[in-house]
Amino acid sequence: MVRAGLTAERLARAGAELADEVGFDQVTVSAVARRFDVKVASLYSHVKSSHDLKTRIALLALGELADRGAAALAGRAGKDALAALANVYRDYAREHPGRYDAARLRLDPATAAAGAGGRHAGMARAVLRGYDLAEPDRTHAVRLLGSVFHGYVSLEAAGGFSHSAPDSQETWTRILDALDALLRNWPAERPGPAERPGPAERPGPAE
Amino acid sequence: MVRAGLTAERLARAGAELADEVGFDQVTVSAVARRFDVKVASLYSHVKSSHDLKTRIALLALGELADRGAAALAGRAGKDALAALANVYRDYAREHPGRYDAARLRLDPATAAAGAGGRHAGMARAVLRGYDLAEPDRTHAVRLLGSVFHGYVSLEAAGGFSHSAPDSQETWTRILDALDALLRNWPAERPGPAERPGPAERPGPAE
DNA sequence: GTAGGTTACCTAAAGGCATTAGGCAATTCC
DNA sequence: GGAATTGCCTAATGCCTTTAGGTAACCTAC
Repeated sequence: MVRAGLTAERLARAGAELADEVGFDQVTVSAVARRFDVKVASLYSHVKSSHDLKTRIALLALGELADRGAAALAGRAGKDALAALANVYRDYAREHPGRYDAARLRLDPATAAAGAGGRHAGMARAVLRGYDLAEPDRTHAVRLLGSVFHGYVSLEAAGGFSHSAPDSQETWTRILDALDALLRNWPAERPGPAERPGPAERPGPAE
Repeated sequence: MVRAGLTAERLARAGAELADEVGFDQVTVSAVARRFDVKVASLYSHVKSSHDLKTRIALLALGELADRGAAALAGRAGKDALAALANVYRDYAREHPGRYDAARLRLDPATAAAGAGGRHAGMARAVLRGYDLAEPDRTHAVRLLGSVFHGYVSLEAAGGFSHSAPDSQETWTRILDALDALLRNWPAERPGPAERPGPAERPGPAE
C-alpha cells in the first residue's frame, strides 16, 4: 500500500481545483477522495467533515484573493488603485469561478478573522486613502465598494449581463468611472427628504 | 388513505417556508415530503427533480419580490423611488432569508424570462426615469443598482457588517444618499486615465 | 537492523437524500 | 355502478457522509 501523502492543505487545494472544474457545490469528500485514488474514509483523518473541507477551500480562496489584491495595489493610488482592486475580484471570479463561490461561503466570524478576512477590508481602506473621506464615511464607502464588487461579479457570473447590450466590460468600465466620481464627490449627510417613507402614504414629490 | 392534495404550487410554497426556517440549502425533496406527511416518491409526480423544486421556489421568491417592488414604486419618483425599491430588496432578504437565497439560484435564461426575470430590470429602469440619463448610461446604472442592492444585501446577510461600527442601517442610508447623488451627477465618458493598467508598470499618480 | 510505537490508509456498516419502476386505492366521468 | 385516471404507496438502486475499528507502512532508537 503506497501512501498518498494526504494533508488538509493538499485536500483543500484539490477541492479548489475541483470546484473550478465542476462547480463548488459539486465538491464533495467523495469526489476529492476519488481524485487522490483513495478511499473516502481516509480523508476523515485530515478534515473533520465535509463542511470543514469546504471551509478550508474558502479560506484558501480568500487568501489567494487577498494576495492578488495586495500585489495589485502596490504602487498605485486613486482611481488607478480602485480599478486595480476591482479587477482583481472580477478577474479572479472569471478565472476561478469555483473558488470564488467558495469564498462566498458563510464563515463564522472567528474562522473568517483567523483567515484573510480582515485583509480585504484593509485593501478597500487602502484604496480610499486616495480620496478625501473622513470616518464614518470612509467605512460607508468601504462597504459600498465591497457591495458593488461582490454584487457585480456575482450577477455577471450568474449570466445577468450576457446576451444583452451593452457589453458587460463596458458597463464595468463605466461603473468604475462612476465610483471614482462618487468618491471624489461624496455627498454630505442628509441631503434629501425622509429616507424611509411609510409603505402607503405618499409624502409628496421627491424633488 | 386520505390524499394530501399535493401540487407543484403547494410544494414550492412549503419549500419556501422551509427555506426561511432552516436555510435554502437544507431544502430537500425529503424534507418537503416530511412536511406534508407523505412519502418522498409521491412528490415526483408533481416536480421533476430536486432542482425543479428549487427552481420553482426561486421563481416564487422572484415573483413576490417583483410584486413588492411594483407596490413600493407606485406613486413615487426620484430618490424616494430609489430608496423604496432598495428597501424592498433589503427588507425581503431580512424577512425571508431562505427565499432570498432561492432567488439567487442560477436559472437558465429561458426559465428566468418566463418568470419575473424581466420585471426586476424594469423596476430599476423605472427608478431611473427620475434621473437624467440617456442610453447606454441608463443600462449601466441599472446594472450598478442591481449590483449594489444585491451585493449589500448578501454581505449584510452573511454578517459582514454586524459587530462593527457604524451601524449597518446608517451605512445603508448613506449609500442610498450616495447613489442618489451619483445618479444626479453621472460622469461623462472617459474622465480619467487608463482604466486597466498592466499588472507591473506604474503609469504615474492617478491625479 | 529490528522492535515498538505512531501514523496513514483500509474495510465495514449505518443512515440520509435523489430518483425510478411498478402497484393499489381514491376520485372522476360516463 | 363500472371504467379510466390520478395520487400516493412500496421497493429498490446508487451516491453521499460519518464513525468504528483493523492492518500495514513509516520513524525512532537501541
